[in-house]
Amino acid sequence: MVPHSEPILEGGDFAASPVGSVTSPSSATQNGTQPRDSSSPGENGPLLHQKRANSSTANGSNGLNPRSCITCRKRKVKCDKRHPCSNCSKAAIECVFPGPGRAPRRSRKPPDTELLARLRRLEGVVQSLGKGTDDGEEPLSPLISAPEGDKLAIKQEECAQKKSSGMNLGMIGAFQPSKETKNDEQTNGMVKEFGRLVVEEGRSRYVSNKFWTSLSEEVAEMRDILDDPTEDEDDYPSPGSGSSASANHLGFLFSFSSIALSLRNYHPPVEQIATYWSIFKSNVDPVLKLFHIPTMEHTVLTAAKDIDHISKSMEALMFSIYYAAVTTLSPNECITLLGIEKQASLRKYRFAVEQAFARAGFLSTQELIVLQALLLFLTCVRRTDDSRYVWTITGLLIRLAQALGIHRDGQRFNLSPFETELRRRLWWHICTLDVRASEDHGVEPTIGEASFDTNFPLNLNDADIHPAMKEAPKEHEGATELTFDLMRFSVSTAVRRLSYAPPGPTPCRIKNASLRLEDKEKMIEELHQHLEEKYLRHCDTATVPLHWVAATVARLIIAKMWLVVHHPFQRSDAGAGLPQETRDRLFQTCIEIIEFSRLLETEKTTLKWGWLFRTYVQWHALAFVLSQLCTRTLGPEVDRAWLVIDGVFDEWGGSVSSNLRGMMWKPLRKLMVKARSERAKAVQNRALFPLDGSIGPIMNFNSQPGPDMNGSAVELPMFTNALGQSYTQPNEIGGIERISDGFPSFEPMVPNTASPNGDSLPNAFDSGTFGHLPLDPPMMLEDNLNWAGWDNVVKDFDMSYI
DNA sequence: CGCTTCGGACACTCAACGCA
DNA sequence: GCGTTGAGTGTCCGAAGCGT
Repeated sequence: MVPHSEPILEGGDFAASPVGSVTSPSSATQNGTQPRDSSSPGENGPLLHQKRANSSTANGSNGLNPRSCITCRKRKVKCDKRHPCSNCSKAAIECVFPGPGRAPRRSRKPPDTELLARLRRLEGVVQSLGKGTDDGEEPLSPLISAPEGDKLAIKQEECAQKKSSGMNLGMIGAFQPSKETKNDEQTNGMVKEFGRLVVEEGRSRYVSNKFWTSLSEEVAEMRDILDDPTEDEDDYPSPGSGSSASANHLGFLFSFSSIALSLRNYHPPVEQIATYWSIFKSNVDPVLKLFHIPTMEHTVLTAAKDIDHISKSMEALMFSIYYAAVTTLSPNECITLLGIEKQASLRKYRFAVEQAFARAGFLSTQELIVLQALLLFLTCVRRTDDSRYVWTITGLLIRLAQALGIHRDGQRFNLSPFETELRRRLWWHICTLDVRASEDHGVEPTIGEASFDTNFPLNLNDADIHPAMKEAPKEHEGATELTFDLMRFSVSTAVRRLSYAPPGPTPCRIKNASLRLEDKEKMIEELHQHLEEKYLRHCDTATVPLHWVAATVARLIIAKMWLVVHHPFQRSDAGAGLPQETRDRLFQTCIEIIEFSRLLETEKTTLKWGWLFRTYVQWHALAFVLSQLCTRTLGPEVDRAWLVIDGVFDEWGGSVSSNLRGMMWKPLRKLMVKARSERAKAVQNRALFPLDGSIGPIMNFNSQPGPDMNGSAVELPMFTNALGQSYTQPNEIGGIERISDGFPSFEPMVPNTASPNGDSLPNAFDSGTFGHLPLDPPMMLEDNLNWAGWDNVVKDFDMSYI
């Protein structure tokens, strides 16, 4: 008799071994382990092989699940199969069991037959093409128009002639793909290449290579001649139909394979779907304008009515929307609005959305909707997953987008204005995600400036466009629903240019050597002017929360870009030669960056969009402030710095885990310990030797000095920072003077103007301008005493992360 | 010392194949 | 149709690493 710790299983593939194969004691493993999941015949009796259908009831009569839960499976630990299982209970996480049945097997049959047949067919086409290439330059066939009523159309790019005839979409601003770039493209081959876009309802496929372009054309012609409808099927194998061999390989990307299983049980109750959608509209759409809400609303609500029969692509989109909605809510809101526990729901929907992508055949998808869903999912998952996951899958998303020709402007292919706009929105959100995800991992963005020509979306409201429109609408002058996104797109373009590093073994410290400091400063100034002129001067920051967010984000970004350009990490001397004045400015700018970053996350009226901003840890600013706090130990600016650092450090630190961001966090933690220790020493000294010359009281202090233990011996007037927190009056005890003409500063920083918890929004943008952005003073070599420890930080902090 | 991760051994399943 | 084979899939032991 085998010692038997396994529960008796009923049904399912692991329910019971065929009687003949019940493992005998002698078949125990070499290392003495027991055979697993083999039921004891003595206890099981004649439990025979049962079909999968029997196992569809997840629970057997003993209330146990036939399979291990997802968490145990992932952790490769024994699952007691109770609901919830002991491991999940102990970890206080939701216990989710996979659907019944095993994942479908991959075919053992080599897919040669189909491939060979296709090859043979194409060989004939190649031969016929060869006749036309004798002179080395095969003539390109004219635009192939689909016959009336034909669902398939092949659209050749409009030629350069049309492009140069003033057919500009009117949104070319300073941070659009520049004219210079476009000219380069015209001479470097983008226009010469004559890409071809094959479009069908909701699907598209892009071919740029001349050979394949011609080939697809020939094949299309042959199809017309042969009138062979089956060819359409070949071009568009039904996703998830199982006919495509690659579909069977998708499971490895997103967890284990459940491609063939239903995700029906993972949807929220049908009556709740409208609530999820309304949360999405309120919390996601304003800051991530990806969809055309009027049409998408109809699509989503229609799908909700018949959730059992939606397409696999739509399924992926629905789960992305659920996931996004839950991401934006606080744990309490999740319970009040949706009656669910946030973390558990995030895990559940993430599992479902990944499975849905696999089921939708996303690796070979030609549907825009799947890419939109993936973009939405990746943007939201950044909030909780800081591993390489987002960066890696973003690379995949870029490829998928290129395959659909999203990187080419729809107008060149005579797509409808509506479709063109949606494709532009998607592409620029992909670009932004690319920049963000790359920054997270200290690498250059994947998308190169010259690799696309998709224009910015027009500055419009959703109401201005509809699917049936024939003419492109006129862009608005003032703020629209797109304004916030357009600003982000401008910024991502600028960041891409700033972070461009020439290929080759260039040392990290001079990674941006291709651009001079003055060029970078000019670029930032141009961006600043562009944002101000084009968008911000139209914003009503006092009463429209989204406008306030836009203005605050703009200032934050400009300030951060200044910081990045001037950051000591960017200098070959690691900052040793920075003049004191520059350091002071940097210090102040950094504090304000952190303050406003925090404000964006916590301000009451804009809290619902905080999910987007919470993914942005201000590494540069934090590192610099902490390094400065190792040498600046007293004074009101130091108090102010500690106030904000104490506020964010644990929270930001808590959101990073042991992976990559965790690695970046390590040196910051070390720096924090050192800064605290220096601060404690200084406070102790001041307590012993106060400024009035008396012998001070021996103060008790803990090892974590902060604003509550500044040990000030002088009564100081209190000021309020951007977060509405109080700190002592600058200048009173030799603090740093406010720099009005220095780095971009958040004005006004005067007592009690900012009231983040009050009715009006904090006055982050009253001046309506970022102020004068001066060039850095000439660099001078100064004493580097203040930089004690900085070298260590530089060593600790992998330079590539900056 | 408890917890997590994960390589890898093992059990089980079933498509493919040979054979009668 | 049936038996055999071997590769795919699922489970989970136990070593190693990590944090407290």
